[in-house]
Amino acid sequence: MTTDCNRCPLRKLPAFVEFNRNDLSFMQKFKSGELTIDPKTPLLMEGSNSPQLFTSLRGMGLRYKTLEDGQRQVINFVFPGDFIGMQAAVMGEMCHSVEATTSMTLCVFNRSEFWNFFKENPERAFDLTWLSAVEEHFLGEALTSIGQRTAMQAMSWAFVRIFLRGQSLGMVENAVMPLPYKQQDIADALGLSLVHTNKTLAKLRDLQLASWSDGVLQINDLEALAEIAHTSSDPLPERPLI
Amino acid sequence: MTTDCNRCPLRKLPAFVEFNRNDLSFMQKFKSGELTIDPKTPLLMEGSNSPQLFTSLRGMGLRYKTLEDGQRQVINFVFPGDFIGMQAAVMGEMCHSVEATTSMTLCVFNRSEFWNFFKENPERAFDLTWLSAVEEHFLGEALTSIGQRTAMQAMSWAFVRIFLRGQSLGMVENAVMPLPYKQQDIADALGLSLVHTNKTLAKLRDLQLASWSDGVLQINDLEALAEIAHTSSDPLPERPLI
DNA sequence: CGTGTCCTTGAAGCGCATCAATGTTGGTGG
DNA sequence: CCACCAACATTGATGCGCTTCAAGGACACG
Repeated sequence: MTTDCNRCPLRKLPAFVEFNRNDLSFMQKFKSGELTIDPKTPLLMEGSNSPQLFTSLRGMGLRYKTLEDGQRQVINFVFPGDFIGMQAAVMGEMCHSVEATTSMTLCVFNRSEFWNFFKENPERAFDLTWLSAVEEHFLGEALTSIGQRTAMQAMSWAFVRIFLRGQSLGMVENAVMPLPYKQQDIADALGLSLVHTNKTLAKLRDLQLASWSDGVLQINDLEALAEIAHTSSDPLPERPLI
Repeated sequence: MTTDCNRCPLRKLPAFVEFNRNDLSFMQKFKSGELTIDPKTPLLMEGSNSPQLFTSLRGMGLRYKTLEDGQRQVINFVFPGDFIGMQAAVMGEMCHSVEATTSMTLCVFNRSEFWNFFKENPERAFDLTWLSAVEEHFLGEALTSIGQRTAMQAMSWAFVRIFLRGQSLGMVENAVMPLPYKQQDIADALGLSLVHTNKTLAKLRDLQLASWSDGVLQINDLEALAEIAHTSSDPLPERPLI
């Protein structure tokens, strides 16, 4: 049996706006099942037109684009609570791929119901637009990071973002959170080579600012990292959960 | 007097999805006036919470973010038909600035009406989400460009994008279109230095692929540019006009 | 004419990519 | 139990693409 939205473990996290009773029943109706996938399983492919939408319930993944010459740009990391597949739902096809990094459990929605959000539930439709706008915001920041910041600054920025994300999801304990990616993933996210990524990580470790190994990220000085990156270390605002 | 939406010059362009009678009257009701601004006038500032939304009717502008150390990242170029200010409308504050490059005329909407899109006109609400998703798509591509492509590839990509945009807006004649920006603007968009931007432009000119000077862009070989950048040169899909 | 803005070009140096080799860990089969 | 292999992390050496610095040219404007 699938998880009842009533008991969804994500709902009580500080990251998300509270559900009311109406939202609950509406979402429950929308939900069509649950999916569990293994690490490295592709969930959506660039150019695909999947009939399904997902919300990540557990585990982590990657969004990325690949160029014809094999280069890969990681667009974002997928955390619990992320809504996946809106591009396909709106534009008819995905313009990036999504794959699992760890084992993941996903809430599955039927795309044919997507339109009902707009027709029957303007609040939820607004939430969708909100999510889209937040993602746009994030990508603007990422663009700024890659375009204008040095490797040190970019990595500091990335760690601050990731850590704040982790905090809002209750994944942080004693300034430590799980981050089960490979160095190549971060390298592809920041537009750096694997080697330089490794050396930059070593520098951050030497400076006692942050250390990341064995899939665990430890932040020793969030403020200092934020200052290096010229970014804010304020907690993230609550976001709607779809 | 302001332009009647009935006679809006943008409507008949191939870039946009056709309006029906309902849309027209709805939009006309939503419209609260027109604004004309001079070059270099800031329209929206990062962090601001403007009560107004805009659609660009004429002229060109820039979206950009600035870092505390003075670096600037150009997020996108503003062309006629672009909807401006959705982030503030949805999230409560802009996360990038917008300013005019040429003189611009803008259609002004009242933000307090924004919610009516969702409440009264689900089709238009969907269009808003569509626009947001397209912008997200674009930023993903831009990220890939800056992160993975060389200067030559990135600039080829940018010219292809800009040219296709110009074509859909009827700005291209004999493979030539107006592009009234400065080299510094493109440099900040692609994360390159002014000097290297200049040299890359010279190279594209020498190779007879594209030349851009005096605010005019001439594309000599669109296919070759697209190939260099590993990108598509297909015409853009129609988009909704808000 | 002087001044400001933008474009252009050469020279020098650095940040990062690339190449190459080695270390570490976990899994697999003999 | 050890030999072997694959995947990932680490580290040094070399070189290129880009940034930075610097100077001059072209043009518009008061």
